Amino acid sequence: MERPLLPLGAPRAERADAARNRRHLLATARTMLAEQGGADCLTMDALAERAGLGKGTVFRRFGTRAGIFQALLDDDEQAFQQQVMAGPPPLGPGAAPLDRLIAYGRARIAFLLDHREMARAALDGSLPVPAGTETPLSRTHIRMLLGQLRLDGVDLPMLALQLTAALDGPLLFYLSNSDLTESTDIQKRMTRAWEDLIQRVCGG
Amino acid sequence: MERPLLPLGAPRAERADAARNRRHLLATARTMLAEQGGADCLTMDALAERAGLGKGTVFRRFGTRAGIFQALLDDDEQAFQQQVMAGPPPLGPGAAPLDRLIAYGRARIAFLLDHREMARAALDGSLPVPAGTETPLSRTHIRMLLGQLRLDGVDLPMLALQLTAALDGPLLFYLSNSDLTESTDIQKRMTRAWEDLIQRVCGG
DNA sequence: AGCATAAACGGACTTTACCCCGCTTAGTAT
DNA sequence: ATACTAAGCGGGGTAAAGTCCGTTTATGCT
Repeated sequence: MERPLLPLGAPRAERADAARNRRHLLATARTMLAEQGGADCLTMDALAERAGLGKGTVFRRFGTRAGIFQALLDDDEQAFQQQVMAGPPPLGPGAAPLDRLIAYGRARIAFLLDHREMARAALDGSLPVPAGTETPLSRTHIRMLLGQLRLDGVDLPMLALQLTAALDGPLLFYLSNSDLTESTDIQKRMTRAWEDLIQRVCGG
Repeated sequence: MERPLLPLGAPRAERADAARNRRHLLATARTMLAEQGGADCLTMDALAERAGLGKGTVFRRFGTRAGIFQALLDDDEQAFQQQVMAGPPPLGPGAAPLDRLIAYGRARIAFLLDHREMARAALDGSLPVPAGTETPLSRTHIRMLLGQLRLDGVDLPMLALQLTAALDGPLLFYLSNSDLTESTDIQKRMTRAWEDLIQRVCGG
């Protein structure tokens, strides 16, 4: 009469076949994205068929079309997170909070520009949150770094939210507006703007 | 052999019947929203039928479902814009740029919280831009005010974009996350956070 | 091994946004 | 007035997202 090993908080781990299917679906999705151009060629029906699974399964796994792209993005983001949490400074721990903030922005900008298409498709009108604001990792990390700066008289969670938005906003804008126009120096420009903003906000 | 009165830039004004239908559709949409609860009860078919028009007409007028909500929002925003451009200070012209910036944020937060449902429905995954970043008025106005502050060594358009995002981000977040949880003091909190941010960025 | 049960599966079904294209009509030039 | 034309109209048609529910299967317990 043991209690279940996963006490009560964790909603029970994913079943083995489910996990396998998830991986398989993600892999199939990647393949399809690589073959065909454009993220909107990836329909749920097509993905299901291509993967040799039922449509219901796809929806059970990812909930929504956008969910697939979020999953793909999360997947790619693992390495990035690793760098942030345990990599070398200034992105990883060890550098001054201010430097880490700046490094974080730079890295995130680069990452998202590399994944623009996925990022775009991971948005969704019907589903609650519009991207930038979502990304709990970004917000949490920024909040932590801000906390270390000991700015006084500040609403920390709110400032973190603002800065997260300020980081993603320009990205979303260029991601969806131009998509191809002058792409080279935009990254530099956004990075620089982020750096400036941080300096101003955190009293550089 | 006169040249057309609208030189070439303006793509020819809307035909009278078209304009009438647009107004009628918007009015009908408002009615339906008032009667039924929830924005997602408003389907294109239903709207067309209720208005006694063809479905094609609805799409011709607004392009997309989200387009309807954007139109509704724009419509309501007229009065707001009027206040910004010609109303009394500090929102309108006459006050110091810094005060106007703060007042603008306060007003926009209030406006969007009042129109949360529309704002939410005006988002759209397939359509390019995710809301906050869109709103060209906001960005333009903020850019103008920042310009008057003569901050030096700053990438003005980019800073305007960042601040626009920082203004809308928290809104979008609370709009879509809680939707109803503690609603009273959120407005105050966001307003205050905006004020703080502006002070920090613009060297208060 | 055998059993119980909660999770996963499949795929038909429903709903809805959005497209298409032949017909009608407002605006304009003669 | 008349004729011309571009814009607007209608509503059936399509495709894709998301739902439902009866069936199958992994997993933990005895």
